[in-house]
Amino acid sequence: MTSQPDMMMPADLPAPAEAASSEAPWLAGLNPEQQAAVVAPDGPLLVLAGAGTGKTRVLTTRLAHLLLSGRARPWQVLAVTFTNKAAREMIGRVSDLLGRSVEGLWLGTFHALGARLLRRHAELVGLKANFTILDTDDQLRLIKQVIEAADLDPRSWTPRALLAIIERLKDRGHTPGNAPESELGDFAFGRSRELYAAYQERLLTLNACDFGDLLLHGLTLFGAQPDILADYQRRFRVLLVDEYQDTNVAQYLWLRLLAQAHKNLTCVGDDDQSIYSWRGAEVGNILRFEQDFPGARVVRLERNYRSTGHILGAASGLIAHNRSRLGKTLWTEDEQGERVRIASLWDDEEEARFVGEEIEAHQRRGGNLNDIAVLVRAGFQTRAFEERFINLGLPYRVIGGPRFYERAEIRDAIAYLRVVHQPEDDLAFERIANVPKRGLGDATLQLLRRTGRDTGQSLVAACRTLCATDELRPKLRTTLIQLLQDFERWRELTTRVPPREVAETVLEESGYVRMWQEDRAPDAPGRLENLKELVHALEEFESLGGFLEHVGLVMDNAADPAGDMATLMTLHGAKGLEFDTVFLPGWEEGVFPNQRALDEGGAKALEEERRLAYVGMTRARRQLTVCYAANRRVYNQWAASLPARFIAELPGGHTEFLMRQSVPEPQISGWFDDLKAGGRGPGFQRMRAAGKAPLIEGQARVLRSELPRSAHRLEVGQRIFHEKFGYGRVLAVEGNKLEIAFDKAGTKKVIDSFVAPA
DNA sequence: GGATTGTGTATTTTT
DNA sequence: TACACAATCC
Repeated sequence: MTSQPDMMMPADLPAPAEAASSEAPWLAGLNPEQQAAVVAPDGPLLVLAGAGTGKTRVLTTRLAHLLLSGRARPWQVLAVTFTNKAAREMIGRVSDLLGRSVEGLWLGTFHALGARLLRRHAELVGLKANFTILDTDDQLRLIKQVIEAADLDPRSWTPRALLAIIERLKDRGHTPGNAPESELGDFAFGRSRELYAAYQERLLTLNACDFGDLLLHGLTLFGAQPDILADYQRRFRVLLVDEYQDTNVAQYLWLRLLAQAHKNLTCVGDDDQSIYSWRGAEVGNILRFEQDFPGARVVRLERNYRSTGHILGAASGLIAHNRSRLGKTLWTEDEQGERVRIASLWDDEEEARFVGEEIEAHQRRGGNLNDIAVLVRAGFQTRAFEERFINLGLPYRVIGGPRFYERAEIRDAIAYLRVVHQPEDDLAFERIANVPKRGLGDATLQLLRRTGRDTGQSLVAACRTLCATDELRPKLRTTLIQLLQDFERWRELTTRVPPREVAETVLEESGYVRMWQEDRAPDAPGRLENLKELVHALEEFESLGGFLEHVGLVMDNAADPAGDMATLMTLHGAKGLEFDTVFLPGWEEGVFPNQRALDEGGAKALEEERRLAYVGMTRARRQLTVCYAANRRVYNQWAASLPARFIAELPGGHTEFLMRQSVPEPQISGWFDDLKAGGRGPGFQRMRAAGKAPLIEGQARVLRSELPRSAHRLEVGQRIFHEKFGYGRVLAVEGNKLEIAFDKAGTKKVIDSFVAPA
């Protein structure tokens, strides 16, 4: 590996007019620390920015500043964001600051940038420039093939487990060749390395990459081609990284290589908001920055512009329980505001009812639903809220629900396009070979696979080989030849017409659209709608390749639905966002902190859960409500639950308890005694001193197990209306559950109280 | 090739 | 418990 001499920046740049805001109006309104970060001279810079301290603003302003002051040209900049959304916003903000659109920047997520780089040099790692980016589903299918090919039973050695091992290795920058023994695990009697290698080989044959490869191949490339690395090192005079606390080892190595020449790297992050260790993120990267980049400047942003004093105080008090942190003292000049409310509820239904009521009250006061968020630990928790909100007719949006690109019909359509674009994509080919049915059954596919493996060809090529022989039955042969010709024709089409038209033609001529048109299933019309939406989405793209790249990388949902709606999402999804009013339900041991996380990660995981709680709390500007339920259904069994230990850690001076009188809470009495070393936690002591500790006696009651029956009697065949899914027809009635074929939303099972006769 | 039955697992978070 | 998947039978 080449090592560049340690040197300072050449002095050929004009000394920028630092800090004089009359000459640099974009500095106006920034506090001294923010300004210091924006105008800091070349060299490694770490901006430790607490929640709500204007981190993104500083980063974008620094970028604009560097461009405006002539210290860098757009194409010399590499800027990394955590999500694609953040990338779009950053481009927008920089353009605003510059007063014109910026072009030529390398700006995006690690993966998007990795892909961009890899496309340029694909041949050097054994790929072609049009390689496919696989999603988890494809990966699992491929890994399953690998496991089976190794004569292992995928039931005892699950693809999911092997995928986890491989992803872990890739996150740490390990290829099959250099993965340390200690990190391989004992999968399949120590055959991880061999299986990993086989998987990588299969990927190359398929001309495909998984997410981890986008960076790993880059690292391999840089290692093997010092001249190419040197080119990029010279080119990228400025590197900017957002959310540095969530980078993994591979990303860190990638960055460090690229920053080697100019050592002009700005990283922004907050160790207290590191919440992605399960994806390989290493808090260590940010904690070690000053050792990794000697002479680094460190700027701390500690003035919070977002939250009230009580919210900030409560959040700071909580995070102070973590041991491994750099430590920051956030402060605000904002008013103290309302105390953080802690509400105890009977069960998850009452929790949802409570939040619903609070939101309605907010609405009655003239408040905006867009200012409200309900942030949950895990996706399944949204259900209770959705049901309640539908019942109340309360508009809401769920961020991060099932994704458009994961629907079966969309994946099928995309598989067609993938084969058109990249004939070696066997996974895509297998997906659609017999969809719609064209008599290519299991047996034929087996034959194709065997032929492909024996001759080292892709499935499409194997088809061609087989068609040239007379091994096949005439009918089958005709079918295959027809299919091959179709793909040839469609491929040729891509050179002449825009991608949208290609997609339309492919979907028509392949019979895929007809298949759904003829399908009598009630959700078929909805699927056809989705296909139309897909075709529509293609209009934005100039090439099929561009579209497929987008599909592979941009896993986020279609644009958030517009209008005034409350937001429902996971805590992870809420990173970087803020809302006036925030509800944090489900603060119960096992749910949050999540039991599985604790089982797997122990004390470290507990700290991460606490950081997650901190992230959630600091999303709130004016009002924050934490809730916990005394009872929760686990696998449909009622179980008493304990309030999260985090509740005991909130400083009593910033909180208040809302106890609902209507609800006896037997399990509550003495609950903190079971926690936190017998109730000796400081938070508990303070609460008790303040008379806030909940001490309610009561007796267990028989729990409700059924929803109230609907007032309407509904019968099979009846037309109904559902507040979320619209009009539909009843297919079946089972107790209080209905199966309904919705005109738009497909077939769903819903509770009868949510529907009304149309 | 499709329907039916049985079995095992699931609820963490996402680029 | 409920769903997804695989094996089995028609």
